Amino acid sequence: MHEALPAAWPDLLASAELIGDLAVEERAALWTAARRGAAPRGSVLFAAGDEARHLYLIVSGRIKLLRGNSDGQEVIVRLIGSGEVLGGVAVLPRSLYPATAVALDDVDMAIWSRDALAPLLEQYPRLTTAILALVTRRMGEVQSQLQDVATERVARRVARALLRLAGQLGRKEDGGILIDLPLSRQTLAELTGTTLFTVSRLLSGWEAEGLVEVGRERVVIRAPHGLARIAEDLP
Amino acid sequence: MHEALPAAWPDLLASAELIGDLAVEERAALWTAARRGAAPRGSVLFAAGDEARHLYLIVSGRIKLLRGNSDGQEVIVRLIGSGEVLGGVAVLPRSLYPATAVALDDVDMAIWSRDALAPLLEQYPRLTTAILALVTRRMGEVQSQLQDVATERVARRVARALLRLAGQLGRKEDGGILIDLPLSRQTLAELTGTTLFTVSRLLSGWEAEGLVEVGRERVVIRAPHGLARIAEDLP
DNA sequence: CGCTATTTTGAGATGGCTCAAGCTATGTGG
DNA sequence: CCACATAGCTTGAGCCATCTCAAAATAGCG
Repeated sequence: MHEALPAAWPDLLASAELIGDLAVEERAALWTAARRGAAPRGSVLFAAGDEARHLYLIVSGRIKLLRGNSDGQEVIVRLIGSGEVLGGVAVLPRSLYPATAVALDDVDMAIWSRDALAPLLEQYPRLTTAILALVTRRMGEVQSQLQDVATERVARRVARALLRLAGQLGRKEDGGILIDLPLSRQTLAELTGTTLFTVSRLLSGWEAEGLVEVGRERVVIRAPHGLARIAEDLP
Repeated sequence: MHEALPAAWPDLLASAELIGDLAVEERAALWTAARRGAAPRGSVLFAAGDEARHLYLIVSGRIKLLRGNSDGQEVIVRLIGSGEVLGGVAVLPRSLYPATAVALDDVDMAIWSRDALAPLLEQYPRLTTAILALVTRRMGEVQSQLQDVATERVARRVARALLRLAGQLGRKEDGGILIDLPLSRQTLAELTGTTLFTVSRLLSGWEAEGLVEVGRERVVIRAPHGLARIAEDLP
């Protein structure tokens, strides 16, 4: 059942989240236990409430982690790019995924089943600590988002989201930072707790001011400083 | 420097969060490493951004965990009652508290310094797993709150908060469930991302309908089912 | 009994939502 | 290669849930 990892991956991922901090031996053990996986654009890796059986490390492609409420509205908890880990809960026995993961792109990834992981966690306790560090960092991020949605107005939330995304998934382009991901108005709205209409209006305004350049599922930040002025309490 | 724990505590806390799942030996080791602490109403246990040096287990009293933004607005991330653990980040070296902890009551607690904890974590790897489970559960809760604030209207958020608090800190009273904590309109507002005025109006309305009974820093739920009707999509 | 913190209530303003209509890329099948 | 279908986006108009600010009532505390 184990499909070997491409030989190139270990190099690519030596700097990845979670793995980067481990000792050589621990890394090697991880690579041995991993299998390779792929998911086409739009596919669901797992749904909220599913039993958490797998831990994922994204090699290429983007994923959105979201929660939907009873009447169909969705909130994106996090966007995940290459080098990031997904499904940390899976190291705990009998745990459930708290959110749904959907591929925004075609995705390549390394996958560990809980069964493959369990003996490693026994043998290398630092693995558990590394995952705890991961979950803890994310906790801070989610708290931060909660704070934003609860206390800031929409313009500021959207500006912050764009800057955050630029840092996480941004790519330098001629005269700006491209947010390298199919980012629709709807997605941005779900990320910031507003509607696609409001996002559209904001972006149009900012484009007129020369802060950003927008297109279909595409945002380029032209003046990060100007956006930061909206995002924070600056003059 | 170690102030012994009162002899009665180990019994009290055998069922506490985190400790309840451990083996007898592990618990004993924990008790030995703990010291006792107290904090008066209103005091700050730690502030957001402080280096995380201590792990707390609340024995009696309540605590609010909050984050404040630049212009003084605050969001309560979680309310914590007896038997609950606070400051799980402290098991990670060089970590910072992501939120501020303030005592709402006079508080009694068991405290572990990181230094005291470190050797235990080495010796009993299951401790780390237990803390990971803790942080993971909380992650789900915070995500849930984020989802609420981002997608639901205020009435529903407040109703849900009341029901959640009733479950977590509720005490049966004659003809209702008292939320056993000094719960001002302001606190409820910070918990749900709204203003004290809106909370006041909602509670007045619900009192008129016989759903709750309110007083100064006090809420008693008279008709949980009625509140649940507001909190969920029911007839 | 007076001081202070909490709460209530009113009146008015408004940010953001809803809904409707039209527009524009993008891709597709004839 | 064109024309049509589709998904994404923009814009306008109106509304309303919630916030803001002001003032007064209430409750606990020293």
